[in-house]
Amino acid sequence: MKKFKAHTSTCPIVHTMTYIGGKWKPIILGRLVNGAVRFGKLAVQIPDISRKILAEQLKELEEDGLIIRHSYNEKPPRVEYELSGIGQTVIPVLMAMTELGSEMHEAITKHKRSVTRAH
Amino acid sequence: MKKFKAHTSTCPIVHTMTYIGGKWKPIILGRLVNGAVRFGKLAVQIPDISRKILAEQLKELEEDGLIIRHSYNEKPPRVEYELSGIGQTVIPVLMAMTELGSEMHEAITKHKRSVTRAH
DNA sequence: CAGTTTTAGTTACTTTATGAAACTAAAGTA
DNA sequence: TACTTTAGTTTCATAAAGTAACTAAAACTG
Repeated sequence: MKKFKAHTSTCPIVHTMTYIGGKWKPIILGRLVNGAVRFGKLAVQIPDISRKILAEQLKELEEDGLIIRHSYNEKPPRVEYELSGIGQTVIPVLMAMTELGSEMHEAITKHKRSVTRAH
Repeated sequence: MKKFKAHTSTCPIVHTMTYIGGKWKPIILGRLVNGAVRFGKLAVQIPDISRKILAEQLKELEEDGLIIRHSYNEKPPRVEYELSGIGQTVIPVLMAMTELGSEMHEAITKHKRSVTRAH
């Protein structure tokens, strides 16, 4: 996703999308709501994300200050990610998305069936 | 954005992202909260979106049943888009994003300045 | 009447993002 | 010695988003 020009915009939703608009970011953040999680565990818990994209998105989230990366100097490596203070301000959005998800998925599935039938 | 495999997922946030995860979709929906808006007005109000992408995203939103397209048979054409019932269920997410936006933008700007100074 | 304006798109082409698969380092274990 | 474990990285392929120019058809302008 090409970066928005957040500084030139006055629309708050554009700002939000600038920071959590990546395809996987809300899903990653959602996994961190209950505490720190290791890289490998995120890769397993999030269906269909590739390790490359996971690593990229985590790096962006860290650079924006939404998450904190804890690297323990061990071999094999152990790295944990957790929400920062800024990251926690996103929780209301994540909750709203969580509440919406199943409900909307059902409604849209039904809608599409009816449209198909009406052909 | 490659489509999620919504049907194979049980994570509600994945479902939400399936339908409103497109880069511009929350921004478009946010413009429709206060009533129907014409295509051209959306193009003007949303900074930096191209007409091609706008048209594409509107078509997807319509196919998913989030918005309704009203085409008046006039020349030059007049087309309005408005939120459907399903689309209105997204409003809480849009509100949360709106509340978060400016606040988070400020916090992240400050965060990035402090990181830069600490080099 | 020829030429301009208006609107909601579309078309062809370029640039970014995202994805899949294989690969790496370094210590612990069999 | 060979195998396992972990957090990535690298290379190459595909999909999404962006740019600019173009279209149709009626109404308006001179």
